Amino acid sequence: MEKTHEKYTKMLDEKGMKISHQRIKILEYLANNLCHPTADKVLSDMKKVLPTLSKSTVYKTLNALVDANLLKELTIEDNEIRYEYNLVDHGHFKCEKCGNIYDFDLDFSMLQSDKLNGFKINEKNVFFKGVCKDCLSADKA
Amino acid sequence: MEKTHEKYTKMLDEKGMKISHQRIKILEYLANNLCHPTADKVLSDMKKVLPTLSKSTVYKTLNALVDANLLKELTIEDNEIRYEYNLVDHGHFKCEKCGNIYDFDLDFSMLQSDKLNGFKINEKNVFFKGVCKDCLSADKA
DNA sequence: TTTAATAATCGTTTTTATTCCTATTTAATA
DNA sequence: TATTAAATAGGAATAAAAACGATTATTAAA
Repeated sequence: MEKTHEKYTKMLDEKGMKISHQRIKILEYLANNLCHPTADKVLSDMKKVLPTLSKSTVYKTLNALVDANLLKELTIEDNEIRYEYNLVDHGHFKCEKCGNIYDFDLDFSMLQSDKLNGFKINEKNVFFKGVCKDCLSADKA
Repeated sequence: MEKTHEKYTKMLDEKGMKISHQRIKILEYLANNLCHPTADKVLSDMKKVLPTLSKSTVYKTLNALVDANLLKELTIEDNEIRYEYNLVDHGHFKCEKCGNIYDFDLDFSMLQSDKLNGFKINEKNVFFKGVCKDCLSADKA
């Protein structure tokens, strides 16, 4: 196993997951592509590197990595699940024109409500929709 | 047109939408069922009242009502779009055990980030996942 | 009120994302 | 290295949503 893979091998190992070439490569892909790809994009991009990679492996692996807390699932829009490498908490903005998703910082500790007293909160999600700066200035021109 | 329908007729009319029996009934249903139903639940519940109602009409109508800003779409979880009558902004909590969705109050004006300066924000969404009070206490018992 | 134009509805078909199935391959371990 | 347990590949099955086209209902004008 090459040097650059040690990190991902270790991450998988620490979660008690079996090490496989596919899992390492998919995790590496997500770490290097912070563009919130869908399963379909992961598959088509990775086919260039692993031509025999199958649809079912991509779905199973992404789900397994989410369960292991190594990836996060984004459900911003109807029927398109997107994945991202699990970094620090942040919000997401989706541009309704270009479709790009932008990350933004946010203090998640502010997000609370008395109505949820006694509830166990495992996950907080914030996403906005609108039009991004670039599309707005493109409109004016 | 009966009295109770005047309100929904007016709402549709103000948005420039054509008035139809199905649209009035679907809008009324959402106003009276603040349980965040899926399109499928809307269809099966409404078949009792409108037996000939079709799947395609439900989908088209719900989308049209969302576009007209009379309903809001919730995409909390992968492949299940839910709809709610468009009330004041609030957050959503989904219990991972019982599947119930709870509304909670939140000051949405606090949600901002310098990274979004110059962006046009049309919609803010906040949703949490976890375990609700009832399921937690059921566990202990 | 009748008519013409337009839009909505119904029922079906198609699309598309995801899951399921099973033979084969791979990784962990003794 | 042999064993066994799990992961992968490839394709079939599933299900939600969208697209299609014929029919019907709604609107606005004669």
